[in-house]
Amino acid sequence: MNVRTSRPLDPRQNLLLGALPDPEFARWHAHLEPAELPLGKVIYESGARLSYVYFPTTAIVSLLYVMADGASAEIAVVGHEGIVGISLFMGGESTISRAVVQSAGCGFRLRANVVMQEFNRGGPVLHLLLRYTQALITQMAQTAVCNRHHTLDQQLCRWLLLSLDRLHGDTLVMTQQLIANMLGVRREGVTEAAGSLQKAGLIEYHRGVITVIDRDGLERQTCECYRVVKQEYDRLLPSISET
Amino acid sequence: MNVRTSRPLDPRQNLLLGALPDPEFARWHAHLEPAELPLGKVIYESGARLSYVYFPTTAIVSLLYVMADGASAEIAVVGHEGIVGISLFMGGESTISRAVVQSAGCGFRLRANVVMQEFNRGGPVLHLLLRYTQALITQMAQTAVCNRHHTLDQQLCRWLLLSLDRLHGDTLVMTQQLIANMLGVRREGVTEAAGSLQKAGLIEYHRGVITVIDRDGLERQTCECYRVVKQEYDRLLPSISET
DNA sequence: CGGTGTCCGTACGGTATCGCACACACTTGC
DNA sequence: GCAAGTGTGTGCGATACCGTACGGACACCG
Repeated sequence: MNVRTSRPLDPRQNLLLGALPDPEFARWHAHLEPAELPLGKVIYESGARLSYVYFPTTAIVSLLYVMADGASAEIAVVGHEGIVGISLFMGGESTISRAVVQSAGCGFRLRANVVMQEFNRGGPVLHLLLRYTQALITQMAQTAVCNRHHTLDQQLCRWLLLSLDRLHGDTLVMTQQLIANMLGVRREGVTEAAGSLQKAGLIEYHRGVITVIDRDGLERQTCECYRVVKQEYDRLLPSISET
Repeated sequence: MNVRTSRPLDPRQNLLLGALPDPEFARWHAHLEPAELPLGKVIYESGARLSYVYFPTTAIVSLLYVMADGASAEIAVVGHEGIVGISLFMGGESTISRAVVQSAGCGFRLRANVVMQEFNRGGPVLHLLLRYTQALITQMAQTAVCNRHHTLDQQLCRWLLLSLDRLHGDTLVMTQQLIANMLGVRREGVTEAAGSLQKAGLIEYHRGVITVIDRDGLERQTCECYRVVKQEYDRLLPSISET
């Protein structure tokens, strides 16, 4: 049975929660509320004050900046390896970006005051969250670089791989229009790039369902950005890197 | 007399240091070492472990990502409002980016262990540094957006304004080649963009010296990215925003 | 005063992406 | 079985930027 369709009974499916020492996890356990995260749900809006942080387990969440004219660009992506709402403990309480569910699934949420209480103890939770934040910063920086220097084909590979790493299985439910919104490009551009990947035998897709056939091939095709980000996540958060 | 040529006698020219409460500043005061920051100096290399953090006073430092093929892109810029070396207290101890002096000047540095000792007290220093880090994150995110959606002319305006805010005065010593490296574009592209700004009477230009004539005009010409970043710095760090 | 190096301007073909338009295919619901 | 809606493929001119090449202006130095 596919993990993605199972109930999120275990908060420790989220690797950050899974990496917590037992005493810290025990203090949070009772406060963790399961949260359904359907496609397109806006977890927080640009500038909104946070009352919860979210720990995705089977969902993927995009941090998206939406411009005045409606155009958008993905800043970073968060899955079961992370937490949505870092601005809470960073002290700003809001961000300029919007958090949107990019792939439906589940997660857990935790009230802001519970998070802050633990964060302010200054123990392992603080250090884990800050290290995660640095990994997220790396992803953002690399997004900026990739936007500047790489072709759409390469960026699509990077995006597919980043998403894939945050899912279980090799299937993505995602229309080309949505991908275009994330990458900040035209839908037709995605059609073309995805077509060439399909022709190369790397992926298959059909009406909003993308199946990765040759993951190694994708990794060969992508730019260095993916590798850099992945290595940095593994380095900063060894406790959550998968075997 | 131009402030940029004066000696950095006062660490509190750096606005983060200036925003510290007196007791915290007093604990650091004896450890602050003046540092000369000549153009092009590499403050830290990609992946290098940090032994100092830097507080620029009159210098500007670029966080630059350099790709395998030598191409580069600026991730963010740090001046007298900030600190270079956030990865120290974020826990990673190194970043994928390189820190390079973009505009010569001075600053102060502080040994890593002194910083961490204060950071781990969990008081105002921790909160100030984390809020600054969130502001820096905003700048990175907006860089990604700007790289994706805006023209070179707009990006040059944004870049000039961000640099200007981090300097005293209205003159930048900076060749077009260097600007091109920062923006990750061709030198000729900068020539053209700068030429049109000059023709519009916004700046004047001569062999590596840029003088801003009409700052308001620049602000009108730039994309929303500059405003967003500036507002977020002001919001997150009201203690350092200038009158 | 002439040589040399740095910095800037211009020009030209090539290309990736855009903006727009439209046709087609599959799915869903009545 | 038909209509409506959604998702995908294709084509075409426009454009922003790239890669490359070259020439001119200025500054410094012997």
